[in-house]
Amino acid sequence: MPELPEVEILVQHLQPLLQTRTIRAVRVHREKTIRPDSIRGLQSKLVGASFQNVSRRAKFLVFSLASARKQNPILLLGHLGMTGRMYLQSTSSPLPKHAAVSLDLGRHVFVFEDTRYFGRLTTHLASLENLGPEPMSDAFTVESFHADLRKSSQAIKVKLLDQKLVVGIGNIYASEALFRAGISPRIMSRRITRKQAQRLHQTIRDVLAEAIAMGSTLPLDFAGSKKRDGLFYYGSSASSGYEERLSVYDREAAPCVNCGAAIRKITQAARSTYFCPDCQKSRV
DNA sequence: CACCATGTTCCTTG
DNA sequence: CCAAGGAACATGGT
Repeated sequence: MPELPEVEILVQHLQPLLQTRTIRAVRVHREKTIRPDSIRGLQSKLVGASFQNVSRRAKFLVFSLASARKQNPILLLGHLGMTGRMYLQSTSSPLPKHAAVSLDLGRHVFVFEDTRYFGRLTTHLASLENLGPEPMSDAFTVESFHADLRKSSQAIKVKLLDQKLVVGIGNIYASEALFRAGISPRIMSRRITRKQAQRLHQTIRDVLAEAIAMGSTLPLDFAGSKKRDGLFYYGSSASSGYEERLSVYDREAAPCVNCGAAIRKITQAARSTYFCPDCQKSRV
């Protein structure tokens, strides 16, 4: 369920649930998930430690824990990969089929479930190095954004997925931000004009902020075994209201919400891109 | 059976 | 050292 908005919502939900809770036992069901930590190494660090804070950096969850024996807080890094979910459930409930790691908190168990096992939960923090600015931060300026875009020969859609440029954008919101900015996903990054950079800078922020705002209103059930948590941009059928939030992603051949033209789907860097051929011609 | 899927990391090439 | 492209990772849905 990743991309910045989903991770942000998850962090906001987990923070009050985990704060002050003490880890009684660590169960690693899939060793790859904690790499390069070892099972015993992770257990020795976490057992007896208490959650102090949950925050987010890019698409990573950052858990800060206090240990009885250690002075400095322990940092635990989580990433959902493509299919990761994190939630609390009753200790008496059976773990899901693809539970990767579970933390015994007493009455509840913190579960990291991950069908495809692309996610991570580790004390190894190297992944936080070399990340670009947070999109909502002051460090993400139009000037630096434009300057970085001018250094690249990649298509702008592909470049937006580069977490060194700016963090948090994934395959869905890359298409959405470009659509709102009226920029063709195929334009070479270095040919983005100052005006386009300014517009794209704004639509990136808008698209992400709106998704967070909408996710905050959803009745997510992280304590239960719902299917409804997580992917709030994939509205299947039931609770309407958020299917329409996406303008182009996964809407191939559907009419453009602006002009009615058929939305097109193309492949860039082996990933799908959706855009309106009429609204995103990319002249200034 | 074939192809597709919200992401990152590793390897190769230039 | 860096930029860019592609494969790998692993499972399930259509």
